[in-house]
Amino acid sequence: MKAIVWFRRDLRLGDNPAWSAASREFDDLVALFVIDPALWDRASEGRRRVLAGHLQALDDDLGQLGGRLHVATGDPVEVIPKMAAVLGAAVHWNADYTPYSRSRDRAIENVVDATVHHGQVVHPPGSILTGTGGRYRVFTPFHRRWEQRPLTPITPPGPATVGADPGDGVPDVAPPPFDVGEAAAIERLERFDERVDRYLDERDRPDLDSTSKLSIDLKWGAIGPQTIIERIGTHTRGREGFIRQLAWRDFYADLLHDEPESMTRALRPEYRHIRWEDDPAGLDAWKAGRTGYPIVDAGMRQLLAEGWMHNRVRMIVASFLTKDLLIDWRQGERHFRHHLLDVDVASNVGNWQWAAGTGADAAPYFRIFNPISQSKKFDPDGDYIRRWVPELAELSAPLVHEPWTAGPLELAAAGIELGTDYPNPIIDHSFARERALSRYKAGLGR
DNA sequence: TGAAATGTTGGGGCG
DNA sequence: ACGCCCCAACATTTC
Repeated sequence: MKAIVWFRRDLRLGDNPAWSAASREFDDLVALFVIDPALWDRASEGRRRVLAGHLQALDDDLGQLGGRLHVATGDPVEVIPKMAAVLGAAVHWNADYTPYSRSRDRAIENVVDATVHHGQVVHPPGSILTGTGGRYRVFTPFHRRWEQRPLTPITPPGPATVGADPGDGVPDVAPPPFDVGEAAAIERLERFDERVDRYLDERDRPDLDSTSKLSIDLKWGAIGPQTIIERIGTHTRGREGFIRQLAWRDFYADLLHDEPESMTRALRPEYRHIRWEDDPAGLDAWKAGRTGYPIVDAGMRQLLAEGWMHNRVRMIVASFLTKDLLIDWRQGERHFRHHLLDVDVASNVGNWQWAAGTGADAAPYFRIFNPISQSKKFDPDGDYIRRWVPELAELSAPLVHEPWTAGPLELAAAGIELGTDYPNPIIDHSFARERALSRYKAGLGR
């Protein structure tokens, strides 16, 4: 008996429910990945490199079993049923929870012998319910229930043989600038395990190397969240705090699963009438890292350069876009979705709605970050700013957080001419704050 | 997983 | 010695 294991965002062989189940139940497997041109053609260069790197690593791992990763190109809705019919094979995969994936998968489920597993989250959407069977809309009670629910034991794979036809093969693009694949992800986890007890104290510091950097591995499923829990544990506060972040990931997957419309509109109806600014110049300045607020610009430049941004800085730039510039959160969500190599659509949408105050358990609309005090608090020496905004490198803290307050002598000594070498702030924060408060209040009243 | 405005308290300078 | 004011420090309220 034959089965296709359709890999999507679960590019690993360990802690992979679909792979484990199929390899135990069937003798012959085809390990399949489908490159959907609708996604691939729109992907950034960086994302293609990361994906191809993960596919290559998976292909190598399958080689250890005497097989290959079969790469097909086309619309999965056509490719999967066709292959299943030709091979006479059942199909196993791990569920994805975005609206796009779900409608695609539904179309396929109807025409093949499909078995759907859950390998992307710790507890699948719909499994964490309130006492009365409802959905949590506040994170803390969700988390309480989430950590009480027992983990599903990880089942090891069985002895099936794996097909050796590579199909179209892994796309031939340049390798990513960091190690990818399951073994690299496990190694990253091991290294983080040595630092995790500093996590709670240092996780908000973008100038330190204090986070796990596992987000890209998680995005592609080179590692499963349950493996992370089993390795890190919750026996110290730092470990518990880190694992709590995985619960946020589940929270947002659950939320998007339950409210697919929240992809494109405010989850909370009373926030659907905010009048956003039509400000293409402001949006461009934000995207390019030329707002004149160093911490914002540092983050936005890191995003373009690395396809990654420190989480605290994500919150700061999101608050700046939605509150200071009053630009629709969907503009920011789209920009992040395109450039973040670790983008998890549910978390991205959920966190943008959180920042804009429109989402579940969101920051109240009047919680407006002051980009200067955030900068001083979380990048105290300005090292993060200096790394990403090199034109300010000669400016010492605290001036590096607010160069417009530097005197002419200090600017000259640092070799900076404001407005030429580095922009003046494109908006005054205290003005912007008042504007946001009144605009949100007006929108809520409608 | 804020920040600013406003209120309160208490120490110290000073007439 | 005393009252008054200033203001830093902290607490509370408001957005």
